[in-house]
Amino acid sequence: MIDLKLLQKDFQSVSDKLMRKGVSIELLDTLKKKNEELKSAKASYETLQAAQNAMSKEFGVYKKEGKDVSELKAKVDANKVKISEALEVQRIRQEELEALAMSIPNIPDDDVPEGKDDSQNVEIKKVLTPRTFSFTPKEHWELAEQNGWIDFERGVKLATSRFSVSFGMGAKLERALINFMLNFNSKRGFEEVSVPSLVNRAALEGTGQLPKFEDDLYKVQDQELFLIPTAEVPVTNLYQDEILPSEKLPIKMTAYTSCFRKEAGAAGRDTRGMIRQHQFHKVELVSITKPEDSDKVFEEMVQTASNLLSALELPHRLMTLCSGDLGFGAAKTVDLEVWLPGQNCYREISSVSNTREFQARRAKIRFKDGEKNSFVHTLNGSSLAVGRTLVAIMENFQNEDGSITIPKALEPYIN
RNA sequence: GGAUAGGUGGGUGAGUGGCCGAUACCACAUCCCUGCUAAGGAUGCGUACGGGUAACCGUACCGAGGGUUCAAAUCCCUCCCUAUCCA
Repeated sequence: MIDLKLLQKDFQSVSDKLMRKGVSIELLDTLKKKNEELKSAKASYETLQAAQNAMSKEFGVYKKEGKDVSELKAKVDANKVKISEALEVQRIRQEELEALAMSIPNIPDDDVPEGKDDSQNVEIKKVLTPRTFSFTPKEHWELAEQNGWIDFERGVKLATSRFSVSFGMGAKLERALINFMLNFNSKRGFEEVSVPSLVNRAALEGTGQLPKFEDDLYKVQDQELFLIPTAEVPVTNLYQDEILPSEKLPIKMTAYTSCFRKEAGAAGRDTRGMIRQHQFHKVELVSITKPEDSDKVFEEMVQTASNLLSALELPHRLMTLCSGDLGFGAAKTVDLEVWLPGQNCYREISSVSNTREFQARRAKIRFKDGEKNSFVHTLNGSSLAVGRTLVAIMENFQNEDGSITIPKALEPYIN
């Protein structure tokens, strides 16, 4: 959530920064005006209410002393009418302001490169060199079918398109990857947590998926509950509405969950294979830090995800997202893209974001900052998307006959 | 699904209409006394927003939302959650 005080105080610089993310200055101007209107509406309501409270107190005294209250009552009644009018004005303004403020994305960091879309993301570095093949590498769906690892048709039979079923070594590898990743992360100080896959509206508002992106979420029928699109939602919201002791920070967590996305608007993209599924496994990293530590922890998280790929011998590159490609809640994002020889390109496998105060403000996650309470910084990143890791293993470790070598790091997890 | 009891500040837990943003205890912080495998005392200690250089003042919050009333933690309604019992 945008810091309205900051907007009020520093309109020029806030609007300059948000324009980089495609937010119009008119919208911000409206927001500023509405905020001012709400403030004055609140002030007039509170003045009336203060008078009311004072008169009520007097009323009690009158009664005790047996005085006549009819004159006072008339005054109080008249004031009451004004109060209810003032309250109504305030309520409407509050609602309008909130709806608007909740739809404004996070302010990008100053060092986020300028750009319109993913074509303008900036490469930080490449890690590991892709191997050279003496044959034409196949794409993963071909390998998956040939080895009997993944059955796309039976996934459709059970649910609908963009669902799949893993069999045998495919299923085993998925499980091995999840365990490997969780162990890898917890050795690096991320505490393992296991969380619900269904969450309520407040949680999704806290991390920024709602109210703007309801179309991409699966909602259950009879209850206000949604399937999580990422573990970021339940894990970050663990501390929703809490004031954390500062010595508890940073909190670093890792969680495995299934993730569910409608992929509205992705029609026709990645229709083959398991790059873009409605349900997929993911191991996530979430950190809650003091503001001054978030850059350091961010680097740690990027490094952890990168090291994980290296441990699996998967060539990849690190990309800083440009302003136009940055997600709604992120101030800064580094994507990790893994090399897919079958597709002959790098594909996203992890995305690490620092949301700074954005989610903390929405989810009301604070810490004792000396005497004051301040908002924490929240960060999240995948380490890694399990399905895509499996895809990368298939394509990078394939042999000419279509068989697949198991990466050494996973061997202890297979048997 | 039904019945009953509950949901109060970091924790335990008082509080059935005004003097209650809330007794007490614990925890915590500072100080005093004492002196060492201790104990005792004093003071302070919720959150958000607004106003003020500040001391401080105002408003709101006792699970959530409505209602009654001049006045609600307290009465009424709806919902959510927890515990126990029953199906």
